[in-house]
Amino acid sequence: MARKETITVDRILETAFAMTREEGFANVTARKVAARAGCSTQPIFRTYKNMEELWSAVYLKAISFFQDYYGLYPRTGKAPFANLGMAYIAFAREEKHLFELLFLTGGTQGGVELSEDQKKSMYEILNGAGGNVVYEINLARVQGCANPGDIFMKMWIFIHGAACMTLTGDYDLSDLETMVLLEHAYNAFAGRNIGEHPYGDDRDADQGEEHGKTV
Amino acid sequence: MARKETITVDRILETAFAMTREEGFANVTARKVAARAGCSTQPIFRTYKNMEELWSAVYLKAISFFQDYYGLYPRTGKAPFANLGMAYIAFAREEKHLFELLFLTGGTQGGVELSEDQKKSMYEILNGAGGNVVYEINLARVQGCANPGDIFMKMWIFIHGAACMTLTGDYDLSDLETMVLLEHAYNAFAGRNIGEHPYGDDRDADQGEEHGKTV
DNA sequence: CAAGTAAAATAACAAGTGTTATATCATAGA
DNA sequence: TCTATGATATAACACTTGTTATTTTACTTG
Repeated sequence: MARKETITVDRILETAFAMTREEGFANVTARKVAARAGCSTQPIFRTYKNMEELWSAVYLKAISFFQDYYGLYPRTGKAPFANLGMAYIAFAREEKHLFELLFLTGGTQGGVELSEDQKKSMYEILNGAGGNVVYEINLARVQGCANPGDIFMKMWIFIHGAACMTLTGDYDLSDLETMVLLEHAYNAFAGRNIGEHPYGDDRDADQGEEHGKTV
Repeated sequence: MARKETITVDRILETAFAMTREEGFANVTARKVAARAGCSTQPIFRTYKNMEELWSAVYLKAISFFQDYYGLYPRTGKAPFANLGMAYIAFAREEKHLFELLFLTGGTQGGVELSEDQKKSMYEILNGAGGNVVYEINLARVQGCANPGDIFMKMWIFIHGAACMTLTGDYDLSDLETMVLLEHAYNAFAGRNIGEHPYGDDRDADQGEEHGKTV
């Protein structure tokens, strides 16, 4: 009765998502998506009412992509928050554009802006990935922290900081170093010292430039 | 001999910088700057070869703006890194667009991209603000840390994380709370416990959702 | 095979961008 | 006062964006 559909919703969304991963949200324009999908812009506006709907779909796909990524990330760490941190930081390193979209700009990127109810907070996204945040807090409690929520906040600030710094190239530690760093941080926040930071009068440290002005 | 100059370089740069503060780098377009400066686009291209040069000038102005901001920020904290952190986090809260430009995207924002040698790392920017980073590291050493560089890295990750989270609205503590948080973090990393995180079997904490799936 | 119908392609519109050619204007020097 | 000169304004070019009207194409059904 009519011509057969050749360009599907999936194909368009997959294309737009792949472009987001590789080039960032801002490069997902109607013509660029069409060119990469090998069609005109028309099928896009047949399957999506407008570009905003496509962007929204890409954003939602990015969320579930992260949740899968997080769910499948190997759990090799012993300390609470270590696996959470490892996965989050690895995601920032390997999926810079998706990380930026989800956790840095919160759905606002390069002129493209999602509506308020489309955006999700990092906590919503994380908790959607299997309720791990809650689990981490409980694990911290089980392991004897008086205030696991407080530790979670501190650890989360720390983890988020390291992840953000990977984007600008200011954090570039290996997985192993990151794991050690996360364990140190947890132990420090939990009040457990592991002999790594004895305080006394040791002045043999390497960093040695002289004086500055004010604090 | 000729018509008097009415639209100066300063006026254009000031306008573009004000727009960056208020609306972000991506909104600094030739026509928008001209409209706000009350002239046509022509004076812009007389004083700057092209928009890239203007953007570069805005970026440099943002750097020195931050350095002034940092230099003038009141020093009320006692712990090392507390004042650095307070100023940095306050800057992120009060100058979101400038913070984003300088420390999040590193000169890349909304299609506008600065050349590699124009961009500066956060360490360059910070050290330009009076060599305070070096001073902080030395202060940490004086106060008896075996590895002040290591503590600096950890504190910096922590401070940067809190600042980044202010942009997405995930960090919203008061100045006082932030100060306490920074002091706790420093003491934790330095191996000094202050009785805030005793570990034992205390399970009276407030956060209480149940179980998750995996770590 | 012919007809109808929906999908896809083409082309266009309006708005925005950087940039430049042209025209206007105001002022300093003759 | 007139003129030259450089600073502005105007207008246009070429390009990109989202979106839509129109045309072409291919396939299903009678």
